[in-house]
Amino acid sequence: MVTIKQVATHAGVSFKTVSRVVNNDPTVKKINRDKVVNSIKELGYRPNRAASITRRKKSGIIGFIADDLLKVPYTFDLIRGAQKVAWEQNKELMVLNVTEDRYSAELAAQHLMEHRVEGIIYAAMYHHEVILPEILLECPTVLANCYCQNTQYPSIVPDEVKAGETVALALLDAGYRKIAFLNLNEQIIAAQDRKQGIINAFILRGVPLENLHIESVFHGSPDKEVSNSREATARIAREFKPDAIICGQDPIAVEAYFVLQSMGIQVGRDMGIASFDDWDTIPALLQPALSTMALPHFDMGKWAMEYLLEERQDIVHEKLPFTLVKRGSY
Amino acid sequence: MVTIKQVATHAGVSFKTVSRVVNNDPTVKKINRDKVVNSIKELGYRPNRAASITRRKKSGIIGFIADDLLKVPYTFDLIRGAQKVAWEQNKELMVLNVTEDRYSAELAAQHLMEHRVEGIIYAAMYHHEVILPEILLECPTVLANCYCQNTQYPSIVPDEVKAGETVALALLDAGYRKIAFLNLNEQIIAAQDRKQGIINAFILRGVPLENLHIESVFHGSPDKEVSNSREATARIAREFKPDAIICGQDPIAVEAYFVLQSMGIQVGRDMGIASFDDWDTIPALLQPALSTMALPHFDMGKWAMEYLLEERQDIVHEKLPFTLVKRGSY
DNA sequence: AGACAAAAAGACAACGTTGTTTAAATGATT
DNA sequence: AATCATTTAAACAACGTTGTCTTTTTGTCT
Repeated sequence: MVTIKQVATHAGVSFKTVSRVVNNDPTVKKINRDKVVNSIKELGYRPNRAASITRRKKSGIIGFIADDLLKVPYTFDLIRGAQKVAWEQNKELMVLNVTEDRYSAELAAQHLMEHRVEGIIYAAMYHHEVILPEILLECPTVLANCYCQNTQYPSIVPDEVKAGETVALALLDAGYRKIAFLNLNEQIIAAQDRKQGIINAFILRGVPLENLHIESVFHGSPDKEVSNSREATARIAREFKPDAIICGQDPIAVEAYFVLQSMGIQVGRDMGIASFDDWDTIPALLQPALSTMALPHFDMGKWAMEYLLEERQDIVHEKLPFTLVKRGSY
Repeated sequence: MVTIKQVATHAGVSFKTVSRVVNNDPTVKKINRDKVVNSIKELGYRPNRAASITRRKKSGIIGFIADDLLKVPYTFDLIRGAQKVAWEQNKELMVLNVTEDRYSAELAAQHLMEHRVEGIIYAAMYHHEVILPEILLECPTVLANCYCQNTQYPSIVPDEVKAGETVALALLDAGYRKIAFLNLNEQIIAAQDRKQGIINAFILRGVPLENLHIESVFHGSPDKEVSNSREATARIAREFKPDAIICGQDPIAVEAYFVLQSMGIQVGRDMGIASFDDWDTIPALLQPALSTMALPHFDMGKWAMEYLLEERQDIVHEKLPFTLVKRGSY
């Protein structure tokens, strides 16, 4: 690899002058700058980041630990958001993917710190509590899409309560009056909070809570094909007879569509449907397309990176709003 | 940050001895090793990778350029596969996400080369041709899930022909005799090759090609909600009357399920369905669960990384087989 | 105990940069 | 033309490691 000194020799200047050109130091005369620029091009010189970091004692790298992020598609926007901000400020992102066990997160953090990252974003696949290796306290760390018992970490999570409220208000204000909510497992914080938000909406609009039916369903994953969301949808449609259903997750909505179709109930006309997530291609796959509350992943990624780059010291626990994506299903 | 010399002072040895301990040099007496290990722990010393890389002139980092990878969920297995192999060999992965325009890929490559990566994996979201910045030729580069007119790059792609053959043979051998193939846009290499594979299967089994109906459908994306796959499915079911349908992509299968259900045709009993991709949660979402040809993303990631780490010089263009995931839909 | 080989640890330079100090070139002012 | 201030470039040290060479320590054999 060609070094700064070789460029200097080639250009007939001192190697320090080359360094100045590379770093856009204005105190280089045009004639010398041109010589250097030419030599750089001719020799194909590329600065050595490792050497630069060594000397500067600043890496310009932000670490991103992705806690098994990869399984759920849209979560990836977390990385996209963080990368955008980093890029704009000439910082680099070092993404490490770890599985859920704690050991691996610690190893990842170690790696990152050996690279002298200037901060770490720890992002989770879904909004939940995490247990973090203590090593992370040694470096500015932000939690994204998760929270920790140890409240010393600033965190950014989706505003689940408000999301529940928003979607329920939207339905109520669209004239729906009897709503069923096929919630996720209520051990999940998202499920608890969204439920609360939906209840809030009913209270806000003065609609009696008898008009709201909430039920947790369990739902098929790629591994186990069991799910009771179809059964629940059918039973609720038959017995509770809602005029709208809110699904805790877009995949649940897919199953609801199947069940309702089989019962001769047409989504959008006979039954409003709304959901949470804006999961990849799913909403557009359905007819009518699914109205859903889009998770603010991109914004959370941005927020986390901005927090780090501003070198904030305050420990805050922020929430970001979902976006209601209105399509044809209600 | 604490340095190797501070550890040395603390432990009462020369800094070179600390370096030896850190690098597991066996020529350090146990008593000194213990002293050093203790001091490292006590002071919280962490080796400085940048300095190490500077001196060693070896980064141990492999670059991964993800060509807009993030939009399709399961593609992420490419990174997972690559990371697994890298991890096992004590290498690190530096992942950069780029959008499709060429400029950005060049910038990404530049960044990586400033970090003196030992190789680059350029991976695409879906199997297609890419145009690469020339700078990539300066560094060992492997293409994954894509290919390039410039055949100087080794590449690893899915074996589309064989996948078509496999799924068609599976259906034929399961007794299906009249098959429709809802193909993707035939400008896509995957569509062309899979079609060929399916035809091969019919020839292999001596089933007349009149029993095979192939048609390209266009298909809804999250942006535009148009799709003709529903119309095509209905028409074909009515007119061609196949006993099985192969879908070019799992999302198409979802739409086929809807249409067939509305026609009173039960998947798995009245009509076999198979598909390509094994797209995230989709297959398990359907009832019966969708049998599909899983793309070898993980294996491609592994292959690409292994190719780089073996420092192979031969330029090969390999194909990896899909995996038939048999569920209940045929 | 003395000689010698082997093991262990130290001294010092080097990696490719950037920060700091010093020197040279340039230009303005008298 | 001499003086001085300012701009520009060079010299040199430093960053935190590892490679190489040298010295010291240890252990074995006579």
